[in-house]
Amino acid sequence: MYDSNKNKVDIFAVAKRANVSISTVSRSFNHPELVNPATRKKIERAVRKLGYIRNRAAQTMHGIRSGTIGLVVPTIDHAIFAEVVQAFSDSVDAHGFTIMIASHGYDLEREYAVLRKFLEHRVDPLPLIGEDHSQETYELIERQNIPAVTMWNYSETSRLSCIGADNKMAGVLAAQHLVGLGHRDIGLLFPPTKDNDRARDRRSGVQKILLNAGININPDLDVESTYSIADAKSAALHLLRSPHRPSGILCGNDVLAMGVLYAARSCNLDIPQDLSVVGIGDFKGSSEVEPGLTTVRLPAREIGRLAGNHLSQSITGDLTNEQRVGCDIALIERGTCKPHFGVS
Amino acid sequence: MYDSNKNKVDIFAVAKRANVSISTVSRSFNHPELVNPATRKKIERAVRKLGYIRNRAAQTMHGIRSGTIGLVVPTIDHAIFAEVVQAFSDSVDAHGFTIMIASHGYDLEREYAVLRKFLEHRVDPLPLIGEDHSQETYELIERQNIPAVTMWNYSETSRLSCIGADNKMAGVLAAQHLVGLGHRDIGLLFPPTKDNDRARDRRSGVQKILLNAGININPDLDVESTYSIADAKSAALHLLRSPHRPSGILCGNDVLAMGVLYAARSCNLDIPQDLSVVGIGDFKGSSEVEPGLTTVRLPAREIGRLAGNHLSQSITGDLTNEQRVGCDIALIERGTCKPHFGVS
DNA sequence: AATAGTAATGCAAATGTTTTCATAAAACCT
DNA sequence: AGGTTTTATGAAAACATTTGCATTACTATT
Repeated sequence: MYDSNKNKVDIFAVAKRANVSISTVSRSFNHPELVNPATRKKIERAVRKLGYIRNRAAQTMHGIRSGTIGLVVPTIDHAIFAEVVQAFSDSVDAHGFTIMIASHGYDLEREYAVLRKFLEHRVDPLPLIGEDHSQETYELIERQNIPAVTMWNYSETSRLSCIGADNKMAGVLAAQHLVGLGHRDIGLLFPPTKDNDRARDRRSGVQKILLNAGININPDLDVESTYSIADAKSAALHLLRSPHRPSGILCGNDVLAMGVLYAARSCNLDIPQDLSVVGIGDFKGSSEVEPGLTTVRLPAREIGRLAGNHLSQSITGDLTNEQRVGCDIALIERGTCKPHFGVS
Repeated sequence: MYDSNKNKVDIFAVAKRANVSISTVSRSFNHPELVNPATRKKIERAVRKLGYIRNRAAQTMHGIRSGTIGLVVPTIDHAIFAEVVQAFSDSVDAHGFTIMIASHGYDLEREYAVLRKFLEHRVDPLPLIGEDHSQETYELIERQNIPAVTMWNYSETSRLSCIGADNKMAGVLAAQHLVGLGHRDIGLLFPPTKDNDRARDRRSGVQKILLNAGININPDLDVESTYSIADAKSAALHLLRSPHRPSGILCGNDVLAMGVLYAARSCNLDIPQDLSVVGIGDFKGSSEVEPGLTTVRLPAREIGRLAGNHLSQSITGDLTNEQRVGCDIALIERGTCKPHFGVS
């Protein structure tokens, strides 16, 4: 309507309408303090009238930050990463960044492909989930020399900066709790640990504790499930119908624990009377379910927020070298566990 | 390492190494059929050696598609949109697009701001959630003449293309079910309907049915809750402790229904014996919870997939005009409702 | 053998910005 | 009033590509 003739609304159109040069228009966007307030007003008016929108692509070409962040997560499909992603997003939004997101479905080849795609778009930093990445991925990141953080995991020897929790310790805490309550017939419900260091670490934590306590894991009571409530429920059903039903179940995360809760309910088993359950994660809903899920709290929102800040700063240059932040974790006792004094 | 001297790996570096002109390099990326296979090999090799990564920003500047899609959702934080987003993402990934995502927390002003940011990045299309958007937002989209779809809602009179379900009908189905079972003391648990046409439409659907059935809603039994399990649970608790406890509760969506289930459990009310509950959405987990949630199924994955395909095609030009797709919905009877023959 | 057509490539202009440098005008200081 | 600094602006180069046009070298066709 307004831009009737040649509806190409670029910086030239604005300059023309405001009777200034394009340099001035550009400056009025990027260094407003350098341009006369009156001129700025004129430009502002022209921008409004024409509906001009800056072209970040053209900016990016100058080696200027693209203002985008390439976030790659295993999945967006459920609770697990929802909170971190939301917190991360809020945190970087506040700094004016735009998030590109993609999921790889726990396939590290796809992760690499996604990363390349992101790099074509010249994302400023690259946040990842966890420590398990292909060799190619690590090399790509190092070669491009692009700021990267891994979220969700913490390790002193990580190859990249990391902000997260010690997953092995999470496993330890969960197992200690159950063992401390006297349970010895313990079932394990974990996700596949391939390409998933978080799950692997947690598992190794619980194994350590069980070993120390002289409890060995009955292979029949050691089952695997993907991160889906449906899957977890049917895997749990298998556990609960085992001839030697465990008195307690340790779950790789809260989604799986939820599956156990539902499975128990459908078998008319009372929790915690007939079965104790502990999860890891403390997702949304874990405290509301009845009885409230006893779990190890991983501070998802905090991790997301910290990672967001860290990256924003490492881009704007206030921060440069790598960094490892370990967030506190703790066992939250709610209603799914009770002491066990069975024969054994 | 490889690019030792002037570590600026651009198209020139590749051209030099492969002993061809930059035009040829560019062509070999974008129109491979125009370049001699042998040359292509040489270029390919140079690219590998140098670790060259194309710069999409430079491409975008030519008015070529940016290859990005700006997805703006109310929230990424829970189940509600997780499935649509994942399905949408998978669908457009397959076409080589990259998703930019942002959430606005049900604030239409923020939505507008996010949209502008996306447009600065020259996103190709703009998928939104629902029909409620500010006037400014609609004008921006129309003026920029950018393909947009709204997901999750369906209406014959929508201003933009839409792919989704008829939310009013969803409300109707939910209410009809409960009324059909003989319930007359019905509680309502809905989210705030401001800036949320989905919720508003559903509500209007149930109101219509209740009105038809001569049931009027006791204001005490008409409560509001944000989309959070915690909130929903405490709101539901309020309902269940009301002096005139309803025999059935209609929920604006499954997250809220979940809250009701948990609340009932914590009050030692049996579902469906003491209370019937129906949700809307059929999210992940709704079928696994015990008893399984009776709800109106909205095909989230299908909506996401269709919207993704629609946009991918409208970008690549195979498809141009707007379009309205209504997805089938249906009441799924599971275990949270039972007939009611109370005095009334 | 001459001509037309095609395949493969290079040159240079174009894309929409930012920024360095230069210049002009205004303000400040004796 | 003359010189100096400051403020405001513009011209043009730079950014990393794509692409239209021109050129060259082949391959068919008569």
